[in-house]
Amino acid sequence: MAARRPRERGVTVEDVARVAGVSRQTISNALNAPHRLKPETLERVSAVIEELGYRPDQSARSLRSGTRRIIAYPAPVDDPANPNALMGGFLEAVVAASGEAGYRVLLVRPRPGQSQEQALDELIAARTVDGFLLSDVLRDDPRLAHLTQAGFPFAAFGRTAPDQPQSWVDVDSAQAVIDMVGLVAARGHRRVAFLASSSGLPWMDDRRDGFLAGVRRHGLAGQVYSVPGDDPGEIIKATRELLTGRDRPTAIVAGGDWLALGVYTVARAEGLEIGTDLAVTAFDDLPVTAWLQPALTTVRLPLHGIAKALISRLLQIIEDGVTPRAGLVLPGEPVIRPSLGPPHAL
Amino acid sequence: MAARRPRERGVTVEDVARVAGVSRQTISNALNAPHRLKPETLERVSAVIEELGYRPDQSARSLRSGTRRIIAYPAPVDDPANPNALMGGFLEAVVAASGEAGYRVLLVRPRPGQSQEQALDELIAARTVDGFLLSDVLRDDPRLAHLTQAGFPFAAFGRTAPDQPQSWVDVDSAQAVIDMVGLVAARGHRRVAFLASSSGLPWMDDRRDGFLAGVRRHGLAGQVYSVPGDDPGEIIKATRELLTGRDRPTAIVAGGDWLALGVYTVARAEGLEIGTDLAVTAFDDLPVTAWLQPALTTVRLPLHGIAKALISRLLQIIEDGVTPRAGLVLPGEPVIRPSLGPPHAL
DNA sequence: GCGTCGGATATGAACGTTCAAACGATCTTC
DNA sequence: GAAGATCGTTTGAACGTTCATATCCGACGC
Repeated sequence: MAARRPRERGVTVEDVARVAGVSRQTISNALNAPHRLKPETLERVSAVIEELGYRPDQSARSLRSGTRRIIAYPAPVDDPANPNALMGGFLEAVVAASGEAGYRVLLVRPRPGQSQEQALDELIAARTVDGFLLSDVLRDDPRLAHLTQAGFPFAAFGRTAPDQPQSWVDVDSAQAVIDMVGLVAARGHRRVAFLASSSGLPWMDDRRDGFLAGVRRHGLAGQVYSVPGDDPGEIIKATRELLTGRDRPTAIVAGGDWLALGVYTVARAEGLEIGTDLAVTAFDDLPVTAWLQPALTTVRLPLHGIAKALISRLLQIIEDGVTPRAGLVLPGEPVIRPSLGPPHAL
Repeated sequence: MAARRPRERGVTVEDVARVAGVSRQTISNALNAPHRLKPETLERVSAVIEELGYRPDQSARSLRSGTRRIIAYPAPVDDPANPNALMGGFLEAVVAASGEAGYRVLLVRPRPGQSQEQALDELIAARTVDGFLLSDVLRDDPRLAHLTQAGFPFAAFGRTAPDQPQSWVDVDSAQAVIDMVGLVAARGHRRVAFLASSSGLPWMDDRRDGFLAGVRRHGLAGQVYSVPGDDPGEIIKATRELLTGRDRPTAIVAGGDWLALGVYTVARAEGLEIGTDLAVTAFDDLPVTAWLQPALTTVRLPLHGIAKALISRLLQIIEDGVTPRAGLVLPGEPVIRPSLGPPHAL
């Protein structure tokens, strides 16, 4: 292959032991089981560790102990229409949560020509990671089936099937949208539309179901509009149809902030004033919506709570072998802003 | 600590050797130096490897060979005003480029209370990664100084100091902005303003310098407006001052798409039509600008090219010990859209 | 005073791989 | 036909840690 630079050798457990006048194992214990050491020994050893800047070699540790302290996160493709992952700050939250637990995040993606399952298998077989954190899980997600069959630890943002480990965390999207519909209803709106992106995505289905439950509960006239594609052009086209047809809705509950951007664009073009002529709510609270005028009423995802819960569950599987008996559902946080219009507007 | 599940033992080199009827080392060579094997042996061994699904244990390999096949990427905080990193798809490109080279990306961030340098040291001392990929490098970035002193491999998106390894890649922001000014000048604009975010960020300085060079070259009246903060409120406030003062510019060259969003917002409120009353150009080509009406003229960063070049340089340092003699400057790609206005508008 | 216990530390082995060197067989060379 | 040179393969050792077990030492019970 290639010429390799001479390997600079670091401080080893042997070096520390020699300086501290104790054995290897005592150094190891000082780091992994400090309670076993006499307090004075611990103090002395810690001082030497600090002084020499000793850090156990991660590879050697992993080889012997079988634990990698690394979690793999299969990065979803950064699709704006699917802001759960990178864009929404979820990755941020995951890195923070796992870092606090002493784990690091390995970002993985199938190589060209490789299936998702093959990519997982490679990491499992090479014993590169201790577990997986999945997001954007689909109904019958092949990754879940694969990991379940392999008996490999994972935690999922999004529900798993009943016969799979219930190591998942999800947002109560349906309830959050019901709340949105409630807010719209309280302001006197009767004709309400739900704007959904191309379906099949479980979270979008949940939001739509919440909408349907909401209109039923409040006795509203609710219709669901699905946009065939995900790009701005299609969203705008579908939204224009919705807003220029007869029996135009007075309120739009969008399945995502991204869709609400389309509503703003069309409303502006059609001379409809949001918050007055048209109430708009959305979902996700993406940073970009800070630019919208009037500000957008939406649902904020508790990303840090989700990430913490996921890491906590994953580490319980990895470290204690305990698989959660049930999934965890966290509430979304309604963020009420002027796009909803004033109370009793109509 | 905690009860640990019995470690399931994987397929080892020993197992493959036994089945294939050769020695350990031959298996190792089949994977790492296939040219050393007789073709028929290679074929037989490969078949057995495939059959047993053997993958070398990453930890054992790392321990012995000293190579981790992992690159650390210190994740910048996901600040919308700084869209170089997560939001702009750079991370995507990095994962793809390193994956193709057989490396994985470890996302790291200092733990609470830990300095950036300490976080780097920890990874170096624990021999967790082979090198670092840095983005959002500042002038006199302490991370660069630290890694240089430690003699540890890195590559940087953004220029390094002259006394540091020239293992950097950067975009020719200045030239790209000069081009933008040229486009504006060609359309007859004379009073042009540059909108910058809170300064001190090298790439923003480069863009501003490009603007100044551009107005000088074309003999325009150019002024630079710096926004004190990074959040939408401040950007809008500064932009409003700019657009309502006397001698209002007829063209705005924004230092970033994020700033251009402010221009659109203010222009709309002030009744100025973009592309007619006001020409607007920007920088970054963020996905969100797809929503702007009229579409935004901007500069696209060649993120995949940047990532590929960075990985290539980093691996040359890691694998061959060769440090690049000079940095690499890639051009930005002007993307001309209607916000610029028609040719010879004035 | 002797055996027993328990806490603290030490020792040998093992994790699974690749390195460095050795080995045997075949091919050159004169 | 002997002395290398080359090729393909094998062997012993080493990477740096933690596991499992052994050892040491003082305290305690009877």
